[in-house]
Amino acid sequence: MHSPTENRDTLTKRLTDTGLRPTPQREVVFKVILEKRTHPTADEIFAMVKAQMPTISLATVYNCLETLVQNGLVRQVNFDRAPTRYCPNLHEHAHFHDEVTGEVHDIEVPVELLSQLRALLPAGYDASAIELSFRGKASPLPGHN
Amino acid sequence: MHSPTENRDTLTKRLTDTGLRPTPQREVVFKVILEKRTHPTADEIFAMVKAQMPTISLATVYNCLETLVQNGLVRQVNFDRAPTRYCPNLHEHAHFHDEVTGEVHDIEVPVELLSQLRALLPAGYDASAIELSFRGKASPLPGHN
DNA sequence: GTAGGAATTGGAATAATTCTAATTCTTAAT
DNA sequence: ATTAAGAATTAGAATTATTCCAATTCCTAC
Ligand SMILES: [Mn+2]
Ligand SMILES: [Mn+2]
Ligand SMILES: [Zn+2]
Ligand SMILES: [Zn+2]
Repeated sequence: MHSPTENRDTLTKRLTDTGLRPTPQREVVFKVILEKRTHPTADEIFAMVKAQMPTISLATVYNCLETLVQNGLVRQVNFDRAPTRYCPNLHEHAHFHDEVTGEVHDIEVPVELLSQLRALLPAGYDASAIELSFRGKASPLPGHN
Repeated sequence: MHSPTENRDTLTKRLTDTGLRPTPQREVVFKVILEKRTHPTADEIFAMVKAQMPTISLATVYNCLETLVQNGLVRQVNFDRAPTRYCPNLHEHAHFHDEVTGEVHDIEVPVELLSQLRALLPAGYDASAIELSFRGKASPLPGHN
């Protein structure tokens, strides 16, 4: 388990290690994404962050998100025509978008399968990113709740 | 090969077979998507359609597209934060988005592989759609142009 | 301590899409 | 043929997510 302090230090360290200035705004945005692992949208993040830092602006949230994404600390996840969501899981993984609840779940993808996907591409095609997403409903299993 | 007339009749038939009124607007929108297999956006479609039918409105293009998509005559394709594109290829397939040229290419996916993808989902997860897309660059092969 | 660049801020601007309410078309019955 | 009723089209306004802008504030290296 990480203490809150330890956690915050780790977080600060991840920013500085990446060559980013650990501004309070970046830290709180990053923290919120790491804590709520629910793939929040920019303005969900804005709302949560504002509770801790009432002076922060939405523009700054967008700026921080862009920085975090560009530096590989956070992943950006897009669904059909919906607002962009942000994910702290850096493993290559897929997403399941529950069309009933709106929830987004991470789906692990074996590297083995990823290379099979890459192999679909004709010669000369070089993919820098693969995006795999499922949409549907996740029924609770009978006997589980 | 299909003559233009034959083509137009087929197209009309596909609309009526689906239970849709074959309005001139729907026909021309559909025709444009079938001809230009380049995954055009709504306003690229609007521009092309307008040449043949100068009075059509953008709202109608959007309405037609929605109808065609809902009735399974055309597929909708979304990339990162870019405008929605439309694809007449009804086979389940993936897309390669060339980040240099902006072009979009269809990638065929064996059903076998699709079921492996489905198998990634935990029990109780039922996917009504799977989206797979690649982003990267497609270098022309040496010796080919 | 200061200068210079980096980051933040509020508000305006943009871009894609959807909504609204009025008009025009089609269709199917009379 | 006429007509009523519903369907589709239209122009323009509205919405939403995101980006841009210019001014201010903040840090950091000297
Ligand atoms: Mn939101
Ligand atoms: Mn466009
Ligand atoms: Zn995720
Ligand atoms: Zn396609």
